[in-house]
Amino acid sequence: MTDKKSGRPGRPRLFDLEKALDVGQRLFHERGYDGVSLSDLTSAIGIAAPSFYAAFGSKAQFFEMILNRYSGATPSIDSFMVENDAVATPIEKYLVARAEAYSRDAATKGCLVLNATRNCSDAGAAAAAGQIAEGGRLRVRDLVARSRPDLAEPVSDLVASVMQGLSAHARQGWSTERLVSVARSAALAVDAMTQTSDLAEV
Amino acid sequence: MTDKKSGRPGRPRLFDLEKALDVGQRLFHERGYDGVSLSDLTSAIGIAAPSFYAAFGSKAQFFEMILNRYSGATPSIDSFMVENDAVATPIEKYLVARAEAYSRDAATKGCLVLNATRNCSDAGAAAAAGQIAEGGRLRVRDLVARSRPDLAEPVSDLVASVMQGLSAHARQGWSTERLVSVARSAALAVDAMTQTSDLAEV
DNA sequence: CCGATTTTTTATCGGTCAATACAAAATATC
DNA sequence: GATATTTTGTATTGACCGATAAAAAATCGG
Repeated sequence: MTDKKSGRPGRPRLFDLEKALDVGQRLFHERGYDGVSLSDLTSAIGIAAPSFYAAFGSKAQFFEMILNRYSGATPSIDSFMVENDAVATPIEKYLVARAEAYSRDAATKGCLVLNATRNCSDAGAAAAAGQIAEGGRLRVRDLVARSRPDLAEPVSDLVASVMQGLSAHARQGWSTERLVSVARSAALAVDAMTQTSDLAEV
Repeated sequence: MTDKKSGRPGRPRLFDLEKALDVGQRLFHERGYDGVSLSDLTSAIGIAAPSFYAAFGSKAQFFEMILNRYSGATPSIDSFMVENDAVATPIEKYLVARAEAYSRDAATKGCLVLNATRNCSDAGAAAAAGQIAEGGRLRVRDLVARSRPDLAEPVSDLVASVMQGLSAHARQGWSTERLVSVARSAALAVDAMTQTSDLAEV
């Protein structure tokens, strides 16, 4: 019937792995890790539990795959950096872009990864989310370090903190305009920080 | 045996309501609403389930009592306001105080209320936490409105967002120094915002 | 003492959770 | 066609969840 010419023996899979991940991502983004049960997943994907476990191992592993997919599809701060721009410029663009993304779709509010850092009962998956979030912060830190190494840590810590606030309040239903305003205000702080002189510079 | 001279008929309660709330608050702050089961609560308090339900109604009601206790014991921004201070001054004091409180005890990291806004599977309790958090924001908003009504909303939104970040990262184990640094950076943003002129002022 | 009232103790309740046992079905290679 | 391999469908599994039924125990006002 289904001739996928997989080359492997055995009964062929009747469902699409990527579509299953899409469905799962939407559900998890909407309701969080613990808000989605296995029967929610299997019925939304249109498969039975054993098919799910054969394909993905466990609910937590499935979620981690989705976290990685999501973070891979999310632009890092580097994509907002233009040569010779002041530090605050790419940061403002980055934060504004996140604010817009977090509130674009009412069904998927906030950041899947940042939500998972506060939401997820599975210790392994929560740790994975934390690692991904920390990776994002490190990119901000390294970008800032290029021009102002003295500000790398404090600026990236502020940016990471504001992003948690954006994600939290996106979930509370704040409008894009409100979130963007917060993003721009935070960029003002970065700008003010860069007004201070780097004593190690001279 | 136990002569509490309550004046009421019936067998007297063998446990202390306030101590039970203290125990529950500690557990909930440590592990979150869903991380604490009823058997966790009853065994920690030292009572059986029916005694718990007779005294508190339900797990969610018990949690809401604790949320109200916690928020009642938390100083609002008004307690940091000194006559004729610039807007950014009480905000910086407030944020720094929160940063310190969130990281003071390793067993109770972050803000119980803000954590609950992102953590709590019970819709009613989560809504209560959201209301309390919004109440805190409104106090910031009203304080700012006294001198700069044009900045009341954007500043209070920024403060609320940074507090979510402080609470989130306190739970991630960030040091007091790091959190205080974020608090001070955010205050820089407020200071920068007040540098802009209020067009309605003149 | 008597009943009325309240809390205690013990033993569960039905529901939901993530995960699995088992055998039938569908493909590959030989 | 025979055998090996993989996925499928059906039916559960044991653990844990929040909440409760029922009766004994402890206090009250009379």
